[in-house]
Amino acid sequence: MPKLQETDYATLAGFRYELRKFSRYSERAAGEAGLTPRQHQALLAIRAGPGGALHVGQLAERLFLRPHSASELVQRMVEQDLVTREPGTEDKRQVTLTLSDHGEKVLEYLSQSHRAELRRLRPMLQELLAGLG
Amino acid sequence: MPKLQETDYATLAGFRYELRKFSRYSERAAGEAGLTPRQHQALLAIRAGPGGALHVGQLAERLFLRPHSASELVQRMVEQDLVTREPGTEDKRQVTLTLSDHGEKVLEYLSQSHRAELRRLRPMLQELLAGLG
DNA sequence: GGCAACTATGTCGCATGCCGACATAACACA
DNA sequence: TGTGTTATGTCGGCATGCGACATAGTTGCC
Repeated sequence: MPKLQETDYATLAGFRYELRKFSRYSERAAGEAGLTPRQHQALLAIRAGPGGALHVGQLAERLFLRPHSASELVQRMVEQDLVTREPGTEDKRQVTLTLSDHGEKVLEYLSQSHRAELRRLRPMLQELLAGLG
Repeated sequence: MPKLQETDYATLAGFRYELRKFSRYSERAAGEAGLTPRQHQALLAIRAGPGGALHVGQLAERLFLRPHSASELVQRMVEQDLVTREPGTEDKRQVTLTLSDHGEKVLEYLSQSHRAELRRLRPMLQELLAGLG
């Protein structure tokens, strides 16, 4: 691998900083909407799944969690009326997850604000990505 | 705010997925190098600071941590010979952090691999950023 | 100079969320 | 039908950041 210059450290550090800034924004926004960061990401992943649904295992894959951790996450979300759990019809082991009306509304709001925030961060992120050589 | 289309959810979900993929790569790489993810990010932030140094409070700012949490993080890093703590000369309350030789070597290796990984992810990230409208 | 308010860092106990190990139900296939 | 595998769920443990508090050093104002 080619050696690193000072600017490389600056670029990498800057990129991580922007990512943390985004995470921080996202966590605050989720919190104000009554969600944990993971719950928000789970809602988004499920909503973006085929037909707006995902199995527990698929959610785990998308979030890079162990299936049983996703199961715990889902449990907390069901208790807060964010998603509904429906036993699979073909394979009865699988559980299909869908957003509740409440989850749908919260996600819509959060998605709008996140899109706006990402547009704000975009120029800096693009510049840093370009600076990777 | 303008309404969201299906593609907006897909773009947002895709972007978060790529970020998680990067985080996952980074956490694994840090772990293999004997660091926690936070320790890696701290090394990078300190190294990219003016003169390759940062105060505890400055580190906290860069990592979006409370000062006392940064202090704990630094404590663990000192115990692992990743950074050195030097009492400030002007303001004796401040503690200046610098990478140890070991920390410097580990960070150099991690930075090279991270730059390569980010270059791999870059096309997808750029596409998703552009897709935000 | 000396005291009060403030700043920078550090200590301690707690909450959160993930994981490993284990459990259970359903499926596959011989 | 028996055995191995898959999908999900339960439980205890662990790491890390935070709030509350503590301490040393600094600043300003009289």
